[in-house]
Amino acid sequence: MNKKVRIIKLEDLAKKLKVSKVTISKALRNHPDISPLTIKRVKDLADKLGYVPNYMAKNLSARKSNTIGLVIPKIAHLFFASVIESIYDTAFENNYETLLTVSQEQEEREKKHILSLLSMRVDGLIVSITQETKDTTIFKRVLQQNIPLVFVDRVPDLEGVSSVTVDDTGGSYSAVMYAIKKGYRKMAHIGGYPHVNIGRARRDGFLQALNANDLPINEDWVVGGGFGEVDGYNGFMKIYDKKNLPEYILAVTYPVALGIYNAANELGIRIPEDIEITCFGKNSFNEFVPSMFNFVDQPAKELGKQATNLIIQHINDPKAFEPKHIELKTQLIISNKPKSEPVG
Amino acid sequence: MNKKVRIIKLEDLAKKLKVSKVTISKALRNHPDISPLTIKRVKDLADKLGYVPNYMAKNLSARKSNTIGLVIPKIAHLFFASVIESIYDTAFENNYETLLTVSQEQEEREKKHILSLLSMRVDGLIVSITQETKDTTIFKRVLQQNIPLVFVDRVPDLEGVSSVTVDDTGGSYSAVMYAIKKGYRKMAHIGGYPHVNIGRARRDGFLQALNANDLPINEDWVVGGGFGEVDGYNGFMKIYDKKNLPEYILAVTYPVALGIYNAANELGIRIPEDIEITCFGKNSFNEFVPSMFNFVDQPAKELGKQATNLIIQHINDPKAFEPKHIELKTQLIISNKPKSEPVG
DNA sequence: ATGAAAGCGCTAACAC
DNA sequence: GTGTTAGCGCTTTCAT
Repeated sequence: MNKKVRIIKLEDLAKKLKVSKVTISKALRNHPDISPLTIKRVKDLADKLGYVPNYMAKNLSARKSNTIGLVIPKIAHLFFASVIESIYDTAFENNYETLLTVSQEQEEREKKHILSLLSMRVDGLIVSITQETKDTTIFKRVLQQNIPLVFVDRVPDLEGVSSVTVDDTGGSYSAVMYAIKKGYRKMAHIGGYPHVNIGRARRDGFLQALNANDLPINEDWVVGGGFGEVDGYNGFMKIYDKKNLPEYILAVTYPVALGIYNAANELGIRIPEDIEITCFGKNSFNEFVPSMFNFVDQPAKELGKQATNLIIQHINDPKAFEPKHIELKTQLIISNKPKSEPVG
Repeated sequence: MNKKVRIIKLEDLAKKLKVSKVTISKALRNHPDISPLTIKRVKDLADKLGYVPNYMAKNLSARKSNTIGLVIPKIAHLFFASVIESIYDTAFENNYETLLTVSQEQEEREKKHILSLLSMRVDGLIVSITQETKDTTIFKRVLQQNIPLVFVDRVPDLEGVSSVTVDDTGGSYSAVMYAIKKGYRKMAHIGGYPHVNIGRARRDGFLQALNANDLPINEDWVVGGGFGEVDGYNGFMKIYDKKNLPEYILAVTYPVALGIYNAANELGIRIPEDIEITCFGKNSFNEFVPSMFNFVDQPAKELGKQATNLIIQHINDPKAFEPKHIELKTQLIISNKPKSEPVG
């Protein structure tokens, strides 16, 4: 039917031009060994035949892939989507390919992806751990293999690795201080496990702010859990069951805040009139778009950029490896809140 | 300092066990040639030493990568993020790796990424074109190389390729019909170029609905453009300059709607009181969360899933290749709108 | 049941 | 300036 289309390789070009593979290979890379005329002839032919080099072969030979591996818990999530986009852009600018994998908040899947990326011989690994991740042996193994490793935003309990995070404790602290100044007294915190840095740190900031104001800590109002919508929903229901509602909730992530909103909505509790919510994350787009929550804004783009720069630094300079911690500031964003009209 | 850590390969295992590489290779793949005892011994050692196969070598040898390449215009964008997540999940379930690239709405970058993916020898390619893409030669080249190709959501003008899209025309039509029934008469459409299917089709549906109701078409109110926030902003400003405002705007995407919102906000025009906006896309999370816009909801997860299934089908069955077009229905979602309180 | 040899497509080292 | 040789790590015949 249609003419048999083989994929062109170096050898094909070599035969047509009656030179050796090596000449072709060098010519395509503008190697100074080769005369400009030959280079031009080779490139023209390559173009004409639609030659595309085989990365598998190239990388196998080079024993390096020029590639950064990424393991992220979620994509459909504005914060992570922005981090990822920024990593892609920064990597692209530096001529690195990015291999993204998505763990869907599952430790098992995270492990699998890391092994995959290792077997693809990525030059470095950027990871944001799942909400479940407790076991760090897989990361130790990465380090043992001398693959540079940088954690972004979510970091496990592990010595000797680099990380780029935000000032979670400070962010929580400022948000709660602001709320207290506004007159709130009955403060709650929902979401986060102690084995993931952001859960621990955000709760710490929350508690510190209460302490600094001599406010009592109501254990019923400090609810741990995951980082997803369902965790916010369940967390709020748990508080609701105690028949004693707070006036203010600090949610550990945006999805958690949404879950809280949904639960409140079902119960006929108005947000923000009855309970004000602040969460970590990114407002959908800008502060003029009405949002029900205030935000501890995380500089997602900057996180991605710094993480990428750091990993590239480590890749280029494996001898001088020295774990580095970069901590970025957050910013409290007071939203232009809509009046809520609960759906009934 | 720390002990020199070489990456373990087949040969290392072979030496330790005093068998050949081949035995190891087969054992790791549970090849029936190998005795259960040997298999167990090999696997135990591999585990102990942390052996990770080299995909480069494996794939080079297999002349296939078990990988699906993805070229998407944007990530930090709920619709695309959802499509991507769904593609990842579906591919994962089918034991395919996904290689994501992001064109950032730039035709040049799209071309580069496609070449990259070709050189990585992906088994198939899923593409959603940029707003700029006019030249289709690169796609023809992909087809010539017999690499299965499926477009998702955004499709170029090109014969003989598979696609998974939504019923854009119908979606526009229903949205506008609904608005007309509600009493709106002065209708505008912002965004979209005619060379990308979704721009063309959405505008067509808009125009058809006006025609069906014998409403005049005001050329000033049909503004073309890209799919980004800036395009919505500029589009609205263009309309504003004519000193004749519509009552209703159909925005070609969610970012365009946001741009319109921002422009209106700057001008002191209230959304949705003065102008109602409907856009294509995904509401941030669910219909109970207040949103300023109504949505022609695109089934992002389903799009991703179908596209992935289709490409896998094509990969498994290259002989029987026959372009296939899948069109999914949209759904008009009326949001629980907040009262606007322009910031100013 | 196990292994030796050849080859996947490319590049680096070293001739000529 | 160009070519020869060897090898990257794995898999696939084909012997044994």
